[in-house]
Order: sequence, then C-alpha cells, then structure tokens
Amino acid sequence: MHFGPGERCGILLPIPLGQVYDYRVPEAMSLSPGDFVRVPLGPRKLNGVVWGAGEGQVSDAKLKSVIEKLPAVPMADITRKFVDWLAAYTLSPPGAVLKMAMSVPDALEPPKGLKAFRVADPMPQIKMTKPREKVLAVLKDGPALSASEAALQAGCSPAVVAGLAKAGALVEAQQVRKPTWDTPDIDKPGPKLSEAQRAAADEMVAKTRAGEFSAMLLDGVPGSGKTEVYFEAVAEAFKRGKQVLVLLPEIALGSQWLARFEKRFGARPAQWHSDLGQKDRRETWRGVAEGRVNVVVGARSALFLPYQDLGLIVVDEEHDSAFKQEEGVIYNARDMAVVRAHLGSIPVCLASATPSLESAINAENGKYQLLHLPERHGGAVLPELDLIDMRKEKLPATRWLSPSLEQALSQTFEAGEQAMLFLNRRGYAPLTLCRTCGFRLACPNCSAWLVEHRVRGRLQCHHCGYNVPMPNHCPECEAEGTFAACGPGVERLAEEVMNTFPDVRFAMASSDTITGPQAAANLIGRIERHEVDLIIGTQLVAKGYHFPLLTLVGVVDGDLGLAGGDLRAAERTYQLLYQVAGRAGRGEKPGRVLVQTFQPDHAVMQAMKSGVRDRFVAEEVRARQELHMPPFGRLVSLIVSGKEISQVEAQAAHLARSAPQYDGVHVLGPAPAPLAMLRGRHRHRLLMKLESGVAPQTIVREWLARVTRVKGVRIQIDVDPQSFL
DNA sequence: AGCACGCCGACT
DNA sequence: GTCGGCGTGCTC
Repeated sequence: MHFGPGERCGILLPIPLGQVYDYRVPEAMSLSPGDFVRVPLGPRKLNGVVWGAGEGQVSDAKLKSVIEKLPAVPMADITRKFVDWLAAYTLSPPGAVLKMAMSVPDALEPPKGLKAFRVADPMPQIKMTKPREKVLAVLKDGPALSASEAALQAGCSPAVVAGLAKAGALVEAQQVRKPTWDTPDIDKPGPKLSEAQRAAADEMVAKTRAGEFSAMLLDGVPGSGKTEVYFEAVAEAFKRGKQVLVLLPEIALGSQWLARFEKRFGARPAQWHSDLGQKDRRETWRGVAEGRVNVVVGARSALFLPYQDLGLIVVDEEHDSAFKQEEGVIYNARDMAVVRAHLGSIPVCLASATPSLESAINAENGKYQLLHLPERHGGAVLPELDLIDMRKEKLPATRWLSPSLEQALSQTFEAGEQAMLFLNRRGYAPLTLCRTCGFRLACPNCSAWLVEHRVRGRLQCHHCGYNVPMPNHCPECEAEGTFAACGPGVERLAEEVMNTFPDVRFAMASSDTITGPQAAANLIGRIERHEVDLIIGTQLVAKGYHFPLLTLVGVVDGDLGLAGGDLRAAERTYQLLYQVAGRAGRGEKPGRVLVQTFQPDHAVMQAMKSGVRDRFVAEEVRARQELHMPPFGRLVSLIVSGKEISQVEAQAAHLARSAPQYDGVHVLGPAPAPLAMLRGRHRHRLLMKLESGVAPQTIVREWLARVTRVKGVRIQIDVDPQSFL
C-alpha cells in the first residue's frame, strides 16, 4: 500500500485521540503504512505513524498536509497490529497505546551528537608539533571525539585540536557513543545442564527453531536453573538472527540477572526500564528499531519497543503482579506478551517457581506446554520450613520476633552464615494514634493511614506523594507526646534486632533504601562479600536472588496479605512466601525457613509447611470455578473517580442504571473502590462478571456510549482486573 | 495530551 | 479599567 501526492492517508498520533486523522500527502512524497511522519495538529507539530488509508470523513477543506517523512526505520506491521489489538482489548484510545510505542520523543530526530573530530583522509601536509602528533595519534585508531575529549586524552589544550581542524587535518564527524550493550557471543558453549534442564531446554530450542507461535510454562522450584534453560532458547534465537525480549518484573533488581547473562553470552544485553537516562533510551530505541540490538531485558514497557524481527519472548517471574500496569492504559504485560508472540508467530516462555493460577490452568488444559523442573540444580536441597504459631508465643505488644526465631537467628550468626527477615511493610509503623483521644493520623488525599518513617522523621502516605514532618502534638486533642506507633514496619524490626543482637551487621532493603539499580547492586555486592549478616527487607528481597551463604529466612508476619477476603489474596501470599523461602539454602549448606503466623491452619500455611503445592492449587482452582471467577469467567472493572463524591455517586448510579442486560453478564456494584479515595479523588467501582466465552469489549463500549456523562468525573476501565473484590 | 477560547477575582 | 485563574472543547 502506497500513498502518493494528493492522496489522503490515515495517520495515528501518539495522543489519546481514539481515531486516526486524515492528512494529504504533499508533492514529491510517497508514504507507506508504518512510516514515521511529522504533521501539523492545531497550532503544534507532532510526530505520528502512517496507519493506513484515509477514512475520508473530514472535508478536503479541513485537510492538512504531511510536513515531512522522517528518516527512521518504519514501524513494523506486527507492532502496528499489536497497538491496534491492545487498544481494542483494553478499550483504550489507539493513540494512547501508540504513545507507549513511541516513548522516546527525540528518537526520531536525526541523531545530533556532539561535534566530534576524526583524522582527515587524505591528511594534508601540515606543520607538525608534539601536541599535534599526540592528538592525531589519539584520533587515529580511536572513535571520533569532541575537541575537549580529544585534548584531554592527548594531554594538550583544546586549542591544538581547533588548530588541526582549521588546518584541515581533522574533519567533523558524528560522535559515536559507545552503546550500553554488546553483541552476544553465539558460539559460547552453554553450561552443563541436568537431565531435566536439558529436556526442557531442548523443547524450548526446538520451538524457537520452528519459528511459530507456541506458549510454554517453565515451572521450576527456586534454584532449579530456569534461567539457564531459557538461555538455551535465547542462544538459538541469536543463531537464527532474531531479536529476543526478556521481561522481568523489577529491572532495578536485575544486577544478578545481568551478571548471569554476561557469563553465558560474554556480553551485556540492552536494558529497558524507567531509570534509563534520556540518551540511553534514545540509543536503545534506535538500536532496536535498526536491528542492532539482539536482546532486550526490560520491564513491561519493553513490550512496545520497535522490534524488527523478534524471535522469542521470555516472561520471567510471570506470576508477579508488577507486570500489571495500573494507570493510563491498563494492561497485563504477561498476557500481552502472549498476544505479541501470537501476532509475531513466535514462541513465548513464561517462567516461574509459583505460576499464576491462570497460567497453571492454561498448562493443564494444554493451551500452554508445561516444562517442569522438579529439583534444585547442583544438589542443593529445598529448605526445611516450620510454622511458628504466634497465638502461643504471647509476645509483648512492642516485640515481633518470637523466641524460636531469635534462637534460630543467633545460631545462624554463630555459624558465620547469613539470615534474612522478611516483613512486607515499609517504614517504622503502619499506623500512629493518639493515646489520649484515639485519633488516627490519616492521609488527607487517600483513604489510608499515614506511615511513620522514623529515619526521615516524617509521616508518609504510600499511595500519593503526601508527607509531613512528625507532628509533636495531636491535631485533634492537642495533647503532646501521646502518639503511639502501632504495628511493625521494617524500620521498627531493625530497632528490635539492634536491641537483641547489638553486634550483628544488618542492611535494610525496601523501596525507601533501594532507590534504583545502583543502590540495589551496592546492597547485593555487600551481601555477596558477606559484609552483612542479616538482611531486613520488604518484598523487594523476595525476588530471584542467589546468596549462597544465606541459610535462614524468617517471615515476621506471614499472614499479612491474607486479610481482605480477595480470592487472589491466598494465591498471592503463597507466591510471595514461597519466593522468600526460596532465598534460603541456595548454596552448599541447607536452608531453613521459619514463618510466624496467627493462622497456622490456613491453607496457605499448610501448603507452605507440607511443601505440596498441588492440593492448594487444586483447591484455589475449584473455588474460582465455582464462583465463575477468572479464568473460568471474565471480569471488567469500571472505576469512577472525581473530586466531588456526589458527582462520583451520580455517575456510578447512571452506569448501574444503564448496565447491560445479557445472559451471562452480571454487573455488581457500584460500591466504594478498594481505595475509596486516592490522590484526592473519590473512587467508586462497578464490576462486570462475564461467563466464559463472552467478550466484554463490545458490551462495555455500547454501555459507555449510552450512559449520561457527569462532568468532572473519570471512568477508567480495567479489563481483567487483579482484584476480585 | 496540549493549546486556545472564555468567563469571574486582585492588581498596575 | 486589565492580567490571569483553570473549566470545556477541539485538533484531520
């Protein structure tokens, strides 16, 4: 399909417009779908993508012309199909999805680069001096450098470089930035794999070679060597000249993963995450578009990079809820990875030690191929796990470590080994109240308590940015010094540890202390060098780490997360506890896990204790089936939010009144959303339940089209929400 | 998403 | 009397 001068073509712009806009192709320009173009929109100029033929709904008089065709590799057909598919599925404007696929605004500008110099060829005859010789030597076989950089390396002043340039001995060149990734060595032999690993790897390699859609679930206990298995498929994709995408839930925590990759392939992969600087972003985006990047490891947004020839997708820790994007375009990157693989006719591998129920069921009914790794690699055994019944411990109200856990800790320290205490709560205390009047310090913008962060001397809301210095008197009754901290956070746990074990070297790991990849790498380094004996952390420490000296894991509050009655709470708690437990005993020494719980009889605790997952999973599956909950039915959640609660209620009522009435479709609510107020906006929620086989998109679209809209109120649609409440 | 147009309070 | 607050609406 081509569009010549005078013709109309449809252009999608990376703004939430919802439809393609028509533009005229100017003289001497030929456009094809996928071309990046610059167009006028109102008073501004925007980059967009040629999406297809013009729709012709707009009059010729209103039609504007394309300004220019940008010198970039066109967006691949599959990427455009993916954008359209995802927009239709999530009921988002296509332009909003395109925005994610054009996330680097200046990637389409011609590379500017700094003014750099290289040696002219041929070199004119010039007067030679010592400094001049040095500069020429530096630039002779090195990359083109800026004047100041060349001068620095040659140990002279920039004036010398300028002089050489004036004399014609140096010419201007594009400064080539050294990419932050390397080309993997495809001939590097892989490690020796166990029999089970080999079988799984062979299967994945065969699927990668076949180059057609297939979905695999790589289910292996922590430490069973899942990474090494999928690396074999990655190697196969490289051999076939294909690009590879590996999605990780928290790239900030990927330094150990990167080290493993580097060991296997002798190269650093390209990375994609929110901490990336502007320059790296642009370079990587372009590198992917131009096919110079072989492999990307990244967070969920890496799905939208402009791959030219993707040959394999791996979603590691596929059960992780961080794959779910909860704002803007709401999608689950794990599910969208499967869609992307399908559109590209390539294999996708979901890997986890605790597969999500959805994936487990898909494997069971044959939609996904199950690859199972039942044992730890290299002879390491799974840790022994004990439950500590906190009902019997009768601890004082300001202590959280039971005597049994304390004893286990001290034994571990005496043996010169490392321990980890897991408490999924940031800060010092999750709730502060006034002992005199009972007033509880709450966020003014959200329905949530303020969390005391004693290190910073502040009260913080964990849902919005709100934070204030710790007040010295009660805002309600004005009493001074009457605040009582209720419950523990990691900071408070650290305090107890300091009192009990004054000589122990510990490190805290929460999103307050680990603020980026650098901080994470520092901490990991300290643990690996045995500069700390104890790690006190939130769920940040649960993921994928391998610390050979770590032999004891203590879960301080195993029940946290079970409250609330959400059907998914048990599954999530199980996954989290299992992942944390998997940190213990990964080296030669066996590990031990102690879980403090007030509900030792709960199915989650029993499954943890017995080490038998199947019965727990079967029970969860049965419960979901009975209630027609996903994946045995579908859910769509509509969040109605606004500043005025009356308007929000009115809008929610309108929605309920015009709710679709079909067989197999039920609308529940409205009710206040799980977070009834967030960032100063009141939130109500409606939940649409659909029986298996009914597609929700058309129903929801028609529903929204006929509902009266209240101004100042936003309706957010979440297809396949995480929360079932 | 921007950016303009448009209708009501504190300033030169 | 103007400058400017951000509420609604359009952009091919």
